[in-house]
Parts: sequence; C-alpha cells; structure tokens
Amino acid sequence: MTMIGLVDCNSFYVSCERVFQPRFLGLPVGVMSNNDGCVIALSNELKALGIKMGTPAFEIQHLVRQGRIHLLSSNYELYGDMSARVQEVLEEYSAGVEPYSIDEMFVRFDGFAKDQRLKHARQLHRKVRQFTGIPVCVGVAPTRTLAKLANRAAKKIPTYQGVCVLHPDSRETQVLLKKIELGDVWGVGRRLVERLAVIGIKSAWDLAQADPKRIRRQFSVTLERTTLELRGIPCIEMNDFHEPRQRIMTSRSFGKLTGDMSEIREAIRQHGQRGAEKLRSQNSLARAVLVFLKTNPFRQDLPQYSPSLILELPRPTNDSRAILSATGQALQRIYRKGYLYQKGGVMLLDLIDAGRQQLSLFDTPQSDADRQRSEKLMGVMDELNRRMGRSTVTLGRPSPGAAWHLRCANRSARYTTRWDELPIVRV
DNA sequence: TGGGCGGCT
DNA sequence: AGCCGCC
Repeated sequence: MTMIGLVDCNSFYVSCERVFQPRFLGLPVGVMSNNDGCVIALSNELKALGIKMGTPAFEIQHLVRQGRIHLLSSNYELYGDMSARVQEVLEEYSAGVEPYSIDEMFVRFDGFAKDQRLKHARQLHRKVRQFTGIPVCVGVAPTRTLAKLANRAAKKIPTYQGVCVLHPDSRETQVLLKKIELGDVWGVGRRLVERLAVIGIKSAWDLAQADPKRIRRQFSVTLERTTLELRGIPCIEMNDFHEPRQRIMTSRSFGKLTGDMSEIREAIRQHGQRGAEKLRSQNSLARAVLVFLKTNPFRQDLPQYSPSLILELPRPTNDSRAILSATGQALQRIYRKGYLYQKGGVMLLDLIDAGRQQLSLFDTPQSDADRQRSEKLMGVMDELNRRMGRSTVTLGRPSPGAAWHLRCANRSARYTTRWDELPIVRV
C-alpha cells in the first residue's frame, strides 16, 4: 500500500523571519513579494485582521505607519537556506523526500504498519520544529491529492494539532471530503469551481463521486487524475526537481513606470544574462528567445500595450552574447514610444540538452572552434560570479540607480548565508 | 497590485 | 498561443 506524507511549513517566510527575530512572535507580520508589491506570506495574527494573501502593500501602508502591523521585504536567500534545512531533517528521519516547493515537501510513508503512521508523522512534525525552528503541518494519505487535503485539515482543524493521517478507504477521509471546499482541492482553481458547480459538483466529495471518464470528456485529463486521486488511486507523479526546466523566464517589474528605451534596454539585457546563466547551470541550449513588455493594466487612464516577440536563434546556444544579441533585436522591434511600461522580461524557449546537441549540417570547423571559445568564456564568467557574488562580471555597462532596480526597503539580514550578516547573540 | 514554472486545448 | 493551475 502506497502512502505519502506532505510536510508544509506554516506561514513559511514569516516563520523564517521569526526564527531570527523572535520579537515578531505573536505579532501581525507579513512578507511582501519582490519589489515590495503585495503580501505573499501572513502570520495568523495578520490573517486575523482580515488581510488576505495577495493584498497590495500600498493598501495597508497606513497600518504599517501606525505601527499596527509589520511588513518585511522578502529575503529569498534566507528562505532558500531554511528550506534546505527542513529538507535535511526530513531526509534524516524518513525514507525519501521530494521537494515540491520552497515550503512543501512530499515524504515517503510506505512500509509503516497502520498503527505506526501517526507516530511517525508526529515525529517529523516535532523534529523539524526542534532542529530548524520552523513550525510545520503534516498530512499523510494514499495519494498526493489526499495528502494535500490531510495537510489542509491538519492546518485548519485544531483537534489534529498539526498532524493528520488518512488511512486508505477510511471513514475519516469521507468526512473530510464532505467538509472541505472544492476550491481547496489541489488542482481545482477558481475557474474550475465555477464550471463544476454548473453540473452540480460542489464539494470535494461530489468530485470524488463523479465519473472520471465524464470529467475527462468535459474538462481535462488533469482533473480526471484529481478525481481518481480523491478516491485513493495514485496517478499523479512528481516532476523530478532534477529534471531541467523546459523554458526559463526572467522578468521583473521596473521600479516605476518608464518609457525610457535606454532604461528598458538595460533591464532586458539584465534578464537576458540572468536567463543565460540559468540555462548554463542546467546544461541546456535555447533555440529561441521571447521578449515581452507590459504597460500597467491597472492604469486604465493610460494607453495599454503589451507586445511580445519570439526570435529563433541562428543556432541553439547558451552563450550570453548570442542571447543578448537576439533579445536586443526583439526589443528593438516591439518597443514603441509613447507608452509607460511597467514590466519586461525574457523567456528562453525550446530548450535542449547541451550534451545531446546534434551537429548541424552547416557546422564547420570554424564554428566548432567558436563554440569552444564560447564555452570557455561563459565558464569563466559563471565561475567568477559564483565565487565573487552575482553580477561581478556582466556584459555591457553597469548602470547604478536605474529605474528597474529592486525595491526591498525592509529586508532582514541573510543570517545563514553571509558571514558579515550573522546574527549577534548576547548571553 | 510578484515571479516563475508545468500542462492542456 | 492562450488559459489555467500551483506556490
């Protein structure tokens, strides 16, 4: 019998901050997205004030000024490191871990006798807290979808105290399916909830009772799988985290609205280089690039323009110079004067494995030599940036103070990954 | 008023 | 290419 656990960190980003700044314990605290745009992690105290995930930060700035709530800029270096620590603890106490996101990990639960599952789940719950300081909830069930559901119950229903085990075909599973809202089921979003309501499916239980073939016909294979998983039949595999990405996107809001071509060009160059680095780190080549710009859709008083353009590369490459050359051309062609742009970015598409690149018919010894030089140059750049910090070596001129620099006014120290930012303890 | 990925139609 | 899903 397959059994799978899902360990989900509570208010993960907020919890990371609290580990190093205990004064935030018990207070309404939120962590904002990149660019301090909106709230993406909330402490329970902040949720209790009625503030929701995704609330724009500017809407609640008055509460910050009054000192009634605290908003922190996000500190991904810290969260990434804390996530690795959680994973290490789970690996130590379990038979296998599949990271799913920065704050969620699936854990193998096969091979435990029925009466041992709860004990083991409680042990994971306790050990992660003990060794990392991060509070987590644990859900265990025969499928990933049910494990997510169990986790949700563990988080929301106090009697579970953070740990919920659903044994195969149990009464408890039925009760929960009837209690949990459809939109809380993994894979069922807002739109599907609306469409399912039309045919009378309103709860997770209803979906579990539906005919999978009909679901497949009227909706999709993904939803059919969800339906089967709700019945305890495993059919969703994890994307292996080690599989290379199929496409790579780097984009960011400019710090302010801008129509200035030179500022935008700099930002796009930055994204192109960052994308090329990601490409090389997963040992892939791109066959095409996409560049996009976007005006601010919330400013209906301003003219709207959201162009994008795909350019094929002359040959598959991960050379920053070739990629920048393509992104530059694409930008040139989509940029229009007279608009204020909010955001821009680069996607690298049609990725292939660098090791399995077929030699093109048109390859000559000359281009082979070029490729070797390219690999050498890119390798040196990546190595310098790795050792000395990101953006030590870049192509093109740096432009300090440009509009597109990240806003992160209230970021905490990178306590666990920078020697000069170690926390200080007084005893 | 985020950023970045996958999958299906 | 566009939509939807997830976190």
